[in-house]
Amino acid sequence: MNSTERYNFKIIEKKWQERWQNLKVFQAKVDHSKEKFYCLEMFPYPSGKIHMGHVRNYTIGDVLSRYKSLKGFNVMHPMGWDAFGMPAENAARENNLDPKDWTNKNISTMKNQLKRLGLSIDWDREISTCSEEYYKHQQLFFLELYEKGLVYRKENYVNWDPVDQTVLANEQVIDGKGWRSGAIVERKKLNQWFFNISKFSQDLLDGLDELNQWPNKVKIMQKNWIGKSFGCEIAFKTEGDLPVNEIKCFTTRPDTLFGFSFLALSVDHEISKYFNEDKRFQEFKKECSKTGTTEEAIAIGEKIGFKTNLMAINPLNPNQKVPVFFANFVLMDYGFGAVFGCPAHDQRDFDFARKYNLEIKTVVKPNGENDNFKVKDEAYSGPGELINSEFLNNLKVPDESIIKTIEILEKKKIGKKKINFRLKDWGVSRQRYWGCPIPMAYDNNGKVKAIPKEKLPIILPENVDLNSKGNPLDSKDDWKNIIIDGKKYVRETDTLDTFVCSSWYYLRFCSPRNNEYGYKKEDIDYWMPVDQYIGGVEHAILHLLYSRFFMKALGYKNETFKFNEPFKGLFTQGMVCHETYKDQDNNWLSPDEVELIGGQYHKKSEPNKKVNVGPSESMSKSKKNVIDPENIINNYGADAVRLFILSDSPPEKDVQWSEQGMVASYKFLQKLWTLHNKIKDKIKKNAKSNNENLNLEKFTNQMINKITNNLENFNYNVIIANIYEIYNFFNKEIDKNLNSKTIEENYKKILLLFSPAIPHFASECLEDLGFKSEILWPKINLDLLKEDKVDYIVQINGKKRLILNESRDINQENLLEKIKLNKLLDKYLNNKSIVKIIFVKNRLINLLINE
RNA sequence: GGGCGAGUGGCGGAAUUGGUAGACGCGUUGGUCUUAGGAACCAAUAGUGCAAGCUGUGAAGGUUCGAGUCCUUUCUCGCCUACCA
Repeated sequence: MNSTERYNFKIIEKKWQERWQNLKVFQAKVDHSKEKFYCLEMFPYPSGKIHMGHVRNYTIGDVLSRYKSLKGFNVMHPMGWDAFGMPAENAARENNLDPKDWTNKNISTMKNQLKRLGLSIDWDREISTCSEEYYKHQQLFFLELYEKGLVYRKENYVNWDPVDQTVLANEQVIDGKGWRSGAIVERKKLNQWFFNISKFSQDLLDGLDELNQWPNKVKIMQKNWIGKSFGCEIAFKTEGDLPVNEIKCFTTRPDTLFGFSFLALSVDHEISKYFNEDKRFQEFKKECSKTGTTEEAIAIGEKIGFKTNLMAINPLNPNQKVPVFFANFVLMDYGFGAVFGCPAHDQRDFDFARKYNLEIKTVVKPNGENDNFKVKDEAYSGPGELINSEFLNNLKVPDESIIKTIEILEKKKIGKKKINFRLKDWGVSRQRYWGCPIPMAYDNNGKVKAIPKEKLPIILPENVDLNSKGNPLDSKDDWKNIIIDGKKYVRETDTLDTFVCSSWYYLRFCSPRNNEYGYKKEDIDYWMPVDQYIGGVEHAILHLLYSRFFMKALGYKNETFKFNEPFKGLFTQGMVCHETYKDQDNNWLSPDEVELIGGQYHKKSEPNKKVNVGPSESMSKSKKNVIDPENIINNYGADAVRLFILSDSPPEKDVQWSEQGMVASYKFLQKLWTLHNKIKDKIKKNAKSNNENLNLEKFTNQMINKITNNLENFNYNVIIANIYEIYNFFNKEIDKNLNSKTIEENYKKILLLFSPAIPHFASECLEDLGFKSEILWPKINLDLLKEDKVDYIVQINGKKRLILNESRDINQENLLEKIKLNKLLDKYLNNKSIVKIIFVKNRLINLLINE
């Protein structure tokens, strides 16, 4: 390219993208002579076009992959498609298309868009979860887990839309109504398939400790989700008009048993069956399901109860009998669906007791209170000592009191020590068409039959009627009815939750074309685990926990599978945000519909109409505050977009999209190109000079050090600042009388430092200077890193008064001599005595003097 | 209610983990060049003061020769979570 021309990203980016593709530069192969690095970003859902979130996610991963390659690692950086899911079904229904066609079209569009970002992806490993080549292995995994006893079927409540005849996910229920039909959602019991993830609760919890390259935040979220609690199960004897003589409860506070004043049951507790005919109870139950839909209602939710005629007996004090209620705040799926109420030391129980005038007996006093302490306006759940508890009195709350009480209960055979987990089994059945078919069938008695492995894959039928009520597979009789070994069966028509697909895709990338099985042992033994996984924090719990479960499930009863955790390192990037705009009629406006005139936004189409600017929020179609990456790439090029998306904020935090910032990045590349040509001319001159070269070498070396450190620590925004610093320095320094050879050597290193962030630009410059192969990350010269002169901060009584540039490693005495020679300090030091000197080598000296 | 995190110029953000606060960019101001510029280049830019200086990292204390960084209290904001017994 002619050096007077502007930097033409259109030509140059295309050229390099084609070259990378043709030479298969990013193709990953098992090579035991090299250390591997598996870099993975969360694969996208093919929704139509890529968005800025993708741009950010994949740019971050690409910077890392390219850096690791230059560092000499054997990098695998694959990409695929999380291609099953409801949007395809909905879009297909609306546009009268086939979900498969819709999905594949989107994949092809998005793949081209990703390629235009210049990502270093091994496209030969591309996978799509909706292809039979992928999901057939998933069906086999399902059968394997079934054989291992990790899959089972049970009845479970679901959100049922009576109009659409379909099951709704929680987020599809809005104010108790179906998002599409608007019908009031019912709770319905359905038979569904479950993965026994709770079997691994303790393992999943323990595994978190090993994950020292995961954000703490995510580990805490998972820990809370798994929700281990230590306590005791107690069987309460009951008396009353029902054929019930015992109710089990789980409690973490058995020590407060003497404060017992009621027993509360979930409305779904098995005892509720005795109230099926009781109208008042049925009404109460309805009332309970009304509250508790919205989050706020739960937060301030009133406690309501339904009193039974049962009385529960305090096992430590058989004379005490308390009423048994059904209560809206008791959850059926935690513990036993029953709690013992101790109002004095639990706020919920306190509220409930107040409402129903139940006894509030204080059994814990805070430290420093006397035995007459009484709980008044709120429950006391802090530490202290037991009181009013007979033989438990004076035990220290919480540790001693809980352990001792459990011992006593166990001795009396009233209770048992118990560890309880909040984590529930994973319901994987979805009454949907566009998903992986579950390889199960039922005979005409409804008995389960696993499809024989040799009959796999079960291919999702095409040409289904998506407008039928309920699951379209249900009405596909020719697919549904099958014969195995001469016997008639009906297929399972539910499909798998799409989270199943994404729970093992990282394994598939290791052996994407292996036909026999989901992975090949040699491949995963080399590539796994994923060294760096990058994606949004919104998957902190479900996707990441399910993936971790999958590894444990595959390794269960399988000694050849040696992995415990899928992702060694995790990085969660922030979102891309943009200001929001609304017109006077409160309609959202997109950024292209508005323009800024004299500090005020106006509507482009109607310039006399003012626009209200809202806060910057995560880009979303509904608020119209989206910027289409494709337009941006067309206008400014991939490198400029990469530069901008990395520059403005640390990658783990949200970033504000800014048109000005984007333009600045574009202009910067133009300036950098001008500088490149200037440098190239200087190199060509072949000048020999020994005068001022050292500065350049030192600076380059410092930058290698800085950028390397910043790359290692994900400080990608600082790397961009470093690139600007390099520009500023070289742009000045290049005018000096420098040796051409020195310029060439150092500039080459600089270009390598540029290449993870702006690969097309750096490649072009390197080639322009005739550098071809041997591209490896530049080494740091530690000797050059040491300056022979150092700025010493001179403090008087802790205040900075002077900076002295003196030789490195100078000792305290010599530095003090120099200080005394400096007239600027006379006014501080004359006629004063130095009481103490703090000397930090090569940093500072602090003189403490008498004032 | 519980958990986690963050508060630094007009803005986004740096600060080798206790040692020159404000790197780098945006914006702003002034200048150069140009028919013109919303282009390019140069310079300035925390506040205050003519200046030496003084004051400054949400607020108040503390530890230290020295604190944006550590400790205590407190305020504000963001995110996650939700009646988990």
